[in-house]
Amino acid sequence: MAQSIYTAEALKAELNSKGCRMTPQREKILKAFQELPEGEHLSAEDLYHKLQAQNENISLSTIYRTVKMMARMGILRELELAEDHKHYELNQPRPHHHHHLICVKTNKVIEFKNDQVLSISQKVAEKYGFQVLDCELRIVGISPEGQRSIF
Amino acid sequence: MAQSIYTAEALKAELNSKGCRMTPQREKILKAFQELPEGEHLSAEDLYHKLQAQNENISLSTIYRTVKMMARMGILRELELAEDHKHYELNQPRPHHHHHLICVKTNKVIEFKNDQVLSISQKVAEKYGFQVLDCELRIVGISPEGQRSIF
DNA sequence: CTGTGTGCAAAGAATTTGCACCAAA
DNA sequence: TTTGGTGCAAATTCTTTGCACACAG
Repeated sequence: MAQSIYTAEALKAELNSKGCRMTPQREKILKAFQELPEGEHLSAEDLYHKLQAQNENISLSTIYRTVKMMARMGILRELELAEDHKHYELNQPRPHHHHHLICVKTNKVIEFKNDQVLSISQKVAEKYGFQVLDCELRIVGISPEGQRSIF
Repeated sequence: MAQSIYTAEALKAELNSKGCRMTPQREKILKAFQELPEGEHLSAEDLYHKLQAQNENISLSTIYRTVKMMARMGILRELELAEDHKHYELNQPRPHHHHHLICVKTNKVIEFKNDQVLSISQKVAEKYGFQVLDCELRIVGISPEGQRSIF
């Protein structure tokens, strides 16, 4: 099952099985996400700077290529929050998925968890023969602060 | 309640109450979405071409400005499907919200409905004092076809 | 009239791509 | 040695913005 591959060795094996290669860059990117506290997520740019701060010079192009690849492998989950760029985080095994409550006016984002959502997703995916990599309930609305503003 | 404003008159009233104005462009954009079959959605570009085809020349800028505004008013829902641009559709009253099952490999999108998701959303939003405009369960995974492809 | 909305063209931001060189397997 | 990966810079794509003119209230 793809979503529990977290060691560098396992990543290498997974890559090789697809005719792809392990590289220092890929290993460091994986490590960066593993070191991230639960609930945090990075944009490509964030990751780039985080690595720079650790004296790891990996180009932005490689980062974009790698995170997209890892998302397709089910290692990372790709989040679309209110901003206009994607964020990534490790795709946790089933019980840790979390969801988002987003304000259209203030762009405020609240995270929450919910087990029912997970089982619903599982059931729906099964019906269509899909293998679930990720599920996310996005509730879009207006926060208390937003309700006060005219526009 | 914002989400049931569908007539041009109601839109006008809603706009005026906020110091905004009704325009032919806004009316035509609303109409375009109303004519859309249930379950279909348009990108800004799609909408632009659809209007062109009806000999309605509305600029892309106006379209972008208008759909974003209508989404913030709760008239349209903004969808982030697998592609890298947003799609819009009329925001149906509660029981019609639908959700998406998306394949990361083939970009195939399947729509489905689920009442439980709706009540979960309502409950969560209430807890944080949010007014719900829209909710969407996004299940990301690999379709049967995708499972066959190497990458 | 007053100020909001529109169209145009230009600017921006995020992401992707072509290509020469580098390095896993 | 072969083929996939990386870095760089340029190109794309989607979206936003400044400004002059048009028009709704």
